[in-house]
Amino acid sequence: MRAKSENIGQRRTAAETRELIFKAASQILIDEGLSSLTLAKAAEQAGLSKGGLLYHFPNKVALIDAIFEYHNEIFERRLEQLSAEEGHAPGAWLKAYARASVEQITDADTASLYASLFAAEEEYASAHALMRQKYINWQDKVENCGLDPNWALLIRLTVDGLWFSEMHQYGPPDLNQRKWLISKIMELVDQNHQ
Amino acid sequence: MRAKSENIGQRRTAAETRELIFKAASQILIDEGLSSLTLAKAAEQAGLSKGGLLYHFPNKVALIDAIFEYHNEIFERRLEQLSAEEGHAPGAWLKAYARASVEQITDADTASLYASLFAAEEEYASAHALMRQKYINWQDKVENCGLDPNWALLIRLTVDGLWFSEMHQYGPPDLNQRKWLISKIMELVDQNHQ
DNA sequence: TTTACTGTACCGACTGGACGGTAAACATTT
DNA sequence: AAATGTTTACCGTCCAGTCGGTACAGTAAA
Repeated sequence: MRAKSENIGQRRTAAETRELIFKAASQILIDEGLSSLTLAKAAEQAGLSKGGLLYHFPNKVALIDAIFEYHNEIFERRLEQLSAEEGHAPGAWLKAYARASVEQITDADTASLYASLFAAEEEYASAHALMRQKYINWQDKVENCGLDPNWALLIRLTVDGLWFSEMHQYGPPDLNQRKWLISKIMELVDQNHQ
Repeated sequence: MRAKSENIGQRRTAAETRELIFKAASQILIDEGLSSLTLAKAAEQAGLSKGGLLYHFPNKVALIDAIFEYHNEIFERRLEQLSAEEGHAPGAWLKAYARASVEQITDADTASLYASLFAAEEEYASAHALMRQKYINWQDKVENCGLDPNWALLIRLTVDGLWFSEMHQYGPPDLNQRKWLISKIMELVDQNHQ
């Protein structure tokens, strides 16, 4: 007889606090960038002390790694959802990848967050290793989603290029161009079944 | 009567020393990454004192900005050279952009250097502004190189995606895949004249 | 005389992290 | 059900080290 909803003003569970910390740290990355993400500031933003934060994450690398895993899970959940909606036609997975990518990166806060996360990979080797493995897995799905593998790769790289361009605001497409790109990408998927 | 080759053991010009510093700083970025690029270390690697380095660059931001300009110039010079070789056929500029990009990023040291530079943009706003402007200029050339502008943009994003994938080693293509991609990119340029 | 440095001493701000302590929640025994 | 110990979650303080940047006196070639 101790439902979570009854825990008002009570102690939080570790999982709840960790999520608070993820959100706090992410907000700092969005607002101020990687170099402002210190243990003290993350703790303050999450509403606890630095010692309290270090109870949940033994050091900064562990915190960074966990943030990467947290946001990766969010992306992969959305990817699975969109993938399920696309069904099992050839290229369905690649279409879902394109939709999930565009959806995420055209949100300004998410773009800003990811720009910081990508920058963090340069300093945090373990986070970089995680992301490399993710891309290798995605590329494996790309090659085996029912399209000509070369074409599938080309389309994936186009999506990644769009992501890259939106994330850093490197001469990104305007709205009409983006619409054209997305529909052309879908068309290319349909035209290149294996 | 004072050829550069006679300046052995003599004083360097400011331009020569600045180039020494660029090369030293770049080597640190390649070998150890952004967080290891301190003023003291850059000076040491360049074979001068910290005071000497600060004589040429008043602060770290100025140094970082200059490093960006230095490498940008190298890339743009190569781009112009390849562009001249391609001639004036429709899509020539985009072909040169593709060739220059692939050529650079498939060199491991250059890829490592650029990964650090891209990470640095997150912390150094002025460097980021410079790069954004470069991409805007390139996109302008892409849109006006004699191809259908939408297709030209798509092809540019594919090239950028390939760059991104090679730079971070995110499931990059193998040699055969890369060959196919490059020839397909060239083919797409030829097929989409305006 | 100007340019291009060397070398050293220093400061002020900041950072990751170690550490000792504490109170609430939970488990176990009585 | 009361008493007792144990674990979990967290606080507050302190510290050793690093980094960018300043200041300044001196030097040697052009």
